[in-house]
Amino acid sequence: MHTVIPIANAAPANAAAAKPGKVNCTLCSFNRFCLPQGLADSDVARLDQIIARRRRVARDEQLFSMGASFGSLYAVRLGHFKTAQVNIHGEQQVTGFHMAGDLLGMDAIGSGSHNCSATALEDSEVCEIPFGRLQELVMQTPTLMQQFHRVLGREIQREQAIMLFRGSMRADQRMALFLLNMGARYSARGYSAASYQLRMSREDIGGYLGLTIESVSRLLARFRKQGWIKLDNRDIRILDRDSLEALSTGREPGADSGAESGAEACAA
Amino acid sequence: MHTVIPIANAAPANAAAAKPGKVNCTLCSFNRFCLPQGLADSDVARLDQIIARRRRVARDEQLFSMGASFGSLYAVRLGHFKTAQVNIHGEQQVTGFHMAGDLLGMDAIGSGSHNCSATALEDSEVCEIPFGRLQELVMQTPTLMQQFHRVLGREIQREQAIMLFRGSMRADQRMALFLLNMGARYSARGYSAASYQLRMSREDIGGYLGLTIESVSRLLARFRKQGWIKLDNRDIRILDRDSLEALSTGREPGADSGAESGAEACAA
DNA sequence: CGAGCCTTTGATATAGGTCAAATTGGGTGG
DNA sequence: CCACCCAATTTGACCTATATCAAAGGCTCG
Repeated sequence: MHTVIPIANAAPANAAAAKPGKVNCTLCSFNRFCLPQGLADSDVARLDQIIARRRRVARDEQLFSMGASFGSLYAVRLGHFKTAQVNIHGEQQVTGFHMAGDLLGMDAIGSGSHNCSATALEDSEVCEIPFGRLQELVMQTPTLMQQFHRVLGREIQREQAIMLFRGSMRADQRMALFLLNMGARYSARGYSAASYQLRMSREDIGGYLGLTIESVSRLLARFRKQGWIKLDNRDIRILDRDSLEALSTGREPGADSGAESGAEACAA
Repeated sequence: MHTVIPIANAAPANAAAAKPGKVNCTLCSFNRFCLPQGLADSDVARLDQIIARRRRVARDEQLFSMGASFGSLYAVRLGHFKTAQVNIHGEQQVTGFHMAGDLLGMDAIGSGSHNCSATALEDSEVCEIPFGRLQELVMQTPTLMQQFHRVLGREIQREQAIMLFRGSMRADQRMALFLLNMGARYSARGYSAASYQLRMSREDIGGYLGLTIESVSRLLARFRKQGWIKLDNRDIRILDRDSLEALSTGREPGADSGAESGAEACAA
């Protein structure tokens, strides 16, 4: 299950500089979103040593599948992934979209086999972190242990936040929050919060927000007509952040001062 | 935030033998559902030493509240808890029901403050495990580290399972699964899987299943009329486990052999 | 024994799903 | 480079599972 997936021919444009092989967290521009966050240089170097290799995953290829046995965690180095569970109807229920610096595979720590699949949304690259070796290193490195526990804890919180917003917000509010949060995540990584590309299909968005593809399409159309977003296929530009935020936090988009609690639930 | 909540007068009947004070995991009859699972006796003894104390929590009292700062994990020793987040409408969204052996507070590891509240459903008792000391011990005890990571991983899986069944099952299926899973959990602890008491209100059940209180009531009434359960206030007896299971797994309760996938999603 | 809350039951409303069909876009082979 | 094909998306009409609103019992506890 953990063999390198051969990539047919050309490497993706943005992977040009990456030769599969040893990685180097110290030099990785996303290390502050990843396991090395907050670690001393010497500890990062030790982390480097246990990381098996980089591994390319072509678009639509699975990094791991539901039920696959667990051996490693994966840090997204480049590209985008979705994680999904299939429900009793055979549809994909998307549990998250993941970008550079995000850690994948934590769902399998509890049982030793993956609870969801991870699929590349574009040609991507991950760092493979053998879990056994990570545990050994964690034993020897207090700051790494703390950081690892923090990452696991954040995953728990992320899922609680998804439950909360799926369970209690209207479809349009969920969509608004989704668009804003994707922007926020890009912003944290140095890209524009207002203008980005949706890497996933409408179906994936629906699977994430708990909506049908038709509803997703209608909502985006409505936001566009209202002048809140500009949408060109999968390129999106947020034109009226305030209205989206007003909608997602409960006060109606007409927007005077609202009474509702200003919960800033996380999404995506 | 971590002071002992004084209990007005009588201890709950089932807590009769428990003097608040030092605990002893070795003797605790629920240790195999809890952190000590799989640990050598000597390691359990060390775990005993870091556990601060037992702490009583009266019915309706909060063990911790949303936003409270994080210092300890808590193992339920006795009684029942619910954990809940409040949504943008001010309603409680229940994220779980917890019984003896379950660990509470893991949602706070990521951020240092609690993401949900934990409320006792009856007079209860927990063991307080200071997180800092636990981390120290984890560093010195490989088996404890593995077990702790397993517990965190299971929490992640538990939440994914909740997402899955909330997002893709009909109301009646969710209810059926809920009743069966509560039974399974009691069964694992040596009690009857078919006959138990619902410790939570209809409102809490609704908050957990993503339903209104009226829907909960109607569904239970329907199950009763169909002869699948016997319901006397909060005492429930499962009379027709097969029909409930058939419903929850997708084949209609009429029940010949079904075509659907037999996903055995976890709940509660 | 009374008040208030929890629960049940009925009637009605609606958000979003389902089904169906048109349109668009992107890739691909000639 | 262009025509064509297939998949993704959009749009419309209608429907249904649950929510909402309303009111009437029952427990429980003071």
